Amino acid sequence: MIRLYDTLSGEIRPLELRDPGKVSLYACGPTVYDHPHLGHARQAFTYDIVRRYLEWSGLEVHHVANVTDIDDNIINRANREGSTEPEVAKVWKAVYDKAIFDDLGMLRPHDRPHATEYVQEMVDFIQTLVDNGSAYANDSGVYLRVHAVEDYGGQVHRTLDDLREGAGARVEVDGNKEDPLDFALWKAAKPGEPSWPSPWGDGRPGWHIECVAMSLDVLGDGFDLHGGGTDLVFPHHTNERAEAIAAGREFARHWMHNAMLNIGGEKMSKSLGNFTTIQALLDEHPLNGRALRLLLLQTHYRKTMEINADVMAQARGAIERLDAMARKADGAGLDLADAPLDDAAVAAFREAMDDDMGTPEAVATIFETVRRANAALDAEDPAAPSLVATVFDLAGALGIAIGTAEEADGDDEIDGLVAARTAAREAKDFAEADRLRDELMARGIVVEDTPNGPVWHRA
RNA sequence: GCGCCGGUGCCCGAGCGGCCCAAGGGAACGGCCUGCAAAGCCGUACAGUCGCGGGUUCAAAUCCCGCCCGGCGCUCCA
Repeated sequence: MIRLYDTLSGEIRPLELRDPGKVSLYACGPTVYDHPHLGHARQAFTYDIVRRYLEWSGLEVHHVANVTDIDDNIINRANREGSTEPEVAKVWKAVYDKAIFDDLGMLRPHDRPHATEYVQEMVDFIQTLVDNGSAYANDSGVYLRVHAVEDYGGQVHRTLDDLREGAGARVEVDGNKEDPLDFALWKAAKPGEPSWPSPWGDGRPGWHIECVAMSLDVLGDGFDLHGGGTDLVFPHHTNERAEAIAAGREFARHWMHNAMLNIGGEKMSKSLGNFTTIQALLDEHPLNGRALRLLLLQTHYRKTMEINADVMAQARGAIERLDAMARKADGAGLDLADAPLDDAAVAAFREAMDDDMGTPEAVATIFETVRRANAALDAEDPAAPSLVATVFDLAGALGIAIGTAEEADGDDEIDGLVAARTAAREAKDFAEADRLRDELMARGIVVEDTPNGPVWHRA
């Protein structure tokens, strides 16, 4: 049974599905107006792992992630560049997609609704709220009456009064609102901004209504799981939930939130300007994409973590250990196709993952299996194929590719040098053998001798 | 200020009442293997005050109280 920490109830509880065997997952997607950074990667990655594990467990997952293609940041960028909002969104969505899906290997969500394609549904939703008295319109827009929503601050464990105190202290109270906590469902058009028609005048949708309209439309009422970064708990998710409740709709059954990424002890964010883009990390080292995934897996998703050059190097070392096992297994010519998985390792892996996505322990299980596999390989133990196959299967369940950093086959020149070295060694001409090894090393090639002959790979 | 979450070895990081003299990864050291290496395996040293101080319990890294330090949220944010 899979158990997950639920932000609303504040406890780890079983993932109870609306439809047995099927999981409906909505993970907040990006606002596309700039380079995605490592924080975005952690967010996308968290739900990529959730999906992969649920699927590995035999469940059918419907994964939805929105694309916010209209908001203040996009408008600002379009104005600054003399471009248009659709153009800005298109360009940066492509950059996001390449980094997240192509380079980092995340699975593409099954549906990716765009905000601008859902304006009519949002208007309809707001109409429902206005009709039932949950919302009110004025010159600046349409607002939700927050005080009417039961347990409004449930996700942040605050009462309305607590929240009002914070709101009054930190931000200017908008005189158009009945209550400082009320928030915009619809923003009246300002000159020069894109707008859509509505019963309350031209304007554009507020931030939260987008996710409510799209998640309920694509996944239906009472969908299973809604996720995002912890910084979205308030106000974004709190307000999404308030809108759904006010409309009398059944919303997400389970809420999960991944922790932030720190850099130099502070949250990595656009506003602080202390972010590393995914592209910059990838450019730094060919192993960094896979190393980032492993590093993220080695820390629990609900724990704030630090990313720096030092921990990236450590993660690369771990990836190399995985690849080395794959080379050794490849050199031994094992037949993995029919090898049964190792029951003990699979059970330990499943137990760790079932308990609120315990990826650090799941990874520990994989590495223990790597050690057992290496030992079996060295001893030519018949259990070797099973252990190696288990490593590949479990790593694959978490999206960790092994031994795919480069294609070692098909380079005749390198193969020739390696063969020459082997001949020299057989002739006991070790000076020549070492010279050839140094020459290969200078080309970035590392040769490893195994009982089954040499194998080589790029450093 | 209010709310939430953390502080575990040289580094990263699990564990959250007994299986812990504390997983896994990285780095280090010794042995085996190797012509020598690399990779691998075996072993060792690192945590003996698991931020600090009290308490509960037969039993606490794990629960409770207080304190110190750090992070996040309090309507831009993944």
